[in-house]
Amino acid sequence: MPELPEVETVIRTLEHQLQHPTIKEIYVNYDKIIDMSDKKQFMEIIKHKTIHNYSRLGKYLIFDLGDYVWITHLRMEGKFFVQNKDEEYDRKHTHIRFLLDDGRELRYHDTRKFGRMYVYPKIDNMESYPCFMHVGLDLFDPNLTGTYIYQRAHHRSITLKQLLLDQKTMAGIGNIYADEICFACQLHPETIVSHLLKKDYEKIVVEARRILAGAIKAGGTTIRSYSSSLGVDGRFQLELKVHGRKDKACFVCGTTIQKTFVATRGTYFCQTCQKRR
DNA sequence: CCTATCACCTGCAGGC
DNA sequence: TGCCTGCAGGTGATAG
Repeated sequence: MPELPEVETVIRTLEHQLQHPTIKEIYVNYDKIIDMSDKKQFMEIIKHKTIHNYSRLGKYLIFDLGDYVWITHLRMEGKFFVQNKDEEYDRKHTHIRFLLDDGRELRYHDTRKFGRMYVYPKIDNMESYPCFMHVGLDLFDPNLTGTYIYQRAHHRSITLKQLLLDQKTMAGIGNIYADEICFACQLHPETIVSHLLKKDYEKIVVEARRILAGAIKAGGTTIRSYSSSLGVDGRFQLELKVHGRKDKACFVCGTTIQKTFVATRGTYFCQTCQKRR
């Protein structure tokens, strides 16, 4: 599912639905999701903890457990469901369940099993958690500016699309929004970033924030008909300008939208509106 | 240091 | 219908 807007929607929805439950028990059916050498330790630490606060960094969900933090990345298809503990569920794809003190369960569902969870003793500077080793500033972090990205990127020999997907440069953008950002900036996704000007970088930040903020407002993007998780079906797919529109007419100029692969990722663009630098 | 490629998993759509 | 291939909103490890 998730890029930044979907993760933001999930964390807000979970906070609204769960508030501040205490986890009474944890049931693990597939333990590779727990990305730690000692899975038992993860379970022991989580048990009896209360979720005090909900937040996010890039595409990571962060649950504040007081003296510990529990971090989850949904990767491609991870979903959380909140259901009464007696309610039936998909046993084939539900890998971890958290029994709560209010009689409900928080259930982690993940068809492809790519998602990952971590738990760490809480520290002040979040960026020091091992799972954030390759994660930089969140797209909405005020310290992230055009100048900041320019300094980090202008000497590199990668394409714009690759830069947008690089979580160490800007955390939160994924394949769908990367295409939308390139379109909004009127830049070809294969533009080499060293050819971009400082003002291009400024525009990239502005457009990226504008598009992702709009997507958050719409509750995220839901494409491909996966079963929806509670409250997590968005409406932003109605506003996508290029992604998924192969062979359709560009909304701006009518040119047929092209699909190619950039660094193995399906990439959509308008060859008329989007120019290489 | 850098970039490219593979590996991790499963389900589904499309072609034959 | 059944089989095979390619593709999917991600990222870490490894190879060059």
